[in-house]
Amino acid sequence: MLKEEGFPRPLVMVDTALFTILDERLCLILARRKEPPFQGELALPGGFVHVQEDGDAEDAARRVIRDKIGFDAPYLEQLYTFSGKQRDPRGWSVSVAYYALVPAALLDRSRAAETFPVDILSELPFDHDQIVAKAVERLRSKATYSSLPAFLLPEEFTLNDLHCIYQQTQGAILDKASFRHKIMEQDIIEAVPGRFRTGAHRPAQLYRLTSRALIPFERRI
Amino acid sequence: MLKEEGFPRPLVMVDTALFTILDERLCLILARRKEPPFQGELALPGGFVHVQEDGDAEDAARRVIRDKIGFDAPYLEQLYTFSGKQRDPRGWSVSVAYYALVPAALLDRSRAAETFPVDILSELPFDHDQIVAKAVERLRSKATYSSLPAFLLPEEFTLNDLHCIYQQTQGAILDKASFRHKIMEQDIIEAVPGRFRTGAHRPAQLYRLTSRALIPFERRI
DNA sequence: TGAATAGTGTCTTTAAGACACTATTCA
DNA sequence: TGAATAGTGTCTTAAAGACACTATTCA
Repeated sequence: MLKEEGFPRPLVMVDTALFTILDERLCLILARRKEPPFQGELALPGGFVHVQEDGDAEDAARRVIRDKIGFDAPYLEQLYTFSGKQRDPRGWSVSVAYYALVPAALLDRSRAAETFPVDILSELPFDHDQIVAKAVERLRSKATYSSLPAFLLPEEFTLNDLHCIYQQTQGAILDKASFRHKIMEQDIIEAVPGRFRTGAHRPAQLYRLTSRALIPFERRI
Repeated sequence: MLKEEGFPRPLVMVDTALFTILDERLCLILARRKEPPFQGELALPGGFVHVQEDGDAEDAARRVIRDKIGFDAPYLEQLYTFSGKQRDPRGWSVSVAYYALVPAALLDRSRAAETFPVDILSELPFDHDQIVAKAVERLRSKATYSSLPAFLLPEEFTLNDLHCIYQQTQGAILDKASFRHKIMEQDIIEAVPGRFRTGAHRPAQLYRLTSRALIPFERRI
């Protein structure tokens, strides 16, 4: 037996920050904990890595997300790894944190009770406040130079929808005309021919993403 | 006993990408492995987390770096976490990877044999090629909008030194005048009064960082 | 017609990049 | 003086931001 394998091993888990937009506000989907510690309290969805079942930590995150919302998130990315003696009362632990973007349209209404605006989140157990802070920071940062926020929208959306979601994720007002110019230059979306959203006003052209992958921009939006 | 704690636990380790500049080239410091697997081969310095000794994974990385170069790196940051069944023959493992910047002036000459330009790195064991690729990408990216490359320089340096190191880390030619204008606007460095580097030409003003922390810029360098 | 949202043209300000210039030392 | 590196001024181009304008629908 190798010497190193004799070392005591930390606990290894994943935690996920699931973003969605509800009523034009950036929200996180939380889960009520079924087991101790912190049984019954709201926390980020998470769980231990299952070495038999999961090929890697991202697989574990996908499994946790499927269990929580019933389908895969259109965008998933590793956020940061939190570790140490103190963060979990069960012992020295490593949590590989992920964040994901989930279009609200895909969530059935029963989930509404489990979403909370990020700006009014109460104190979460473990170091989940820290994870949330880092996830929001990453989302806001990537929103300024990539197509990331578009993954919060359903397949077809208007330029106004996109404008709103960029403002939500960046937490800033963006000039409508400049936003449209810049988005159209990036070639991340294309008009869906003949599809419009109608209302008591001029119909709005519907668009869709040109790629399922995240596209980074040369310049800021 | 809690149900979850009965799960088999993965191996937990840290690996470090230690950047330095040698002969105006971006290099990595590698270590020859003392134990199997891959005993005797060159790899990124790394090791298992010691739950008794290390407060968290970053502590473990610092310990590994001190063992390797004899002092703490002026800049250390978590890079990404690599995990899975396949990456290590000893079993399902999690490696929290870090990257650090080390001024060549601090390394004694005996280390020179262990540094390799990043662009000619041969195939490394485990998934270390992947770690290196990600570390280089992160370094290049942060070099375009932060004071990061300055951590590769000794305490006092000329504007030309800084210009060179930004070009090395970004892998691009930057206009000298524009670079100087932009750097001076960022307030990341200050002239050291009365200190100049002399040679067979006009003496160059020596500068130092105004802060030991990384400073992100509003715009690109 | 007016309210409501969709969508465009263009001007001003600011930053980025290129490039030519001056400065100071030593041999 | 000329080679070598240090350091600056300024012009051109391109991007960012502001804002006013036109367009199309329904009530």
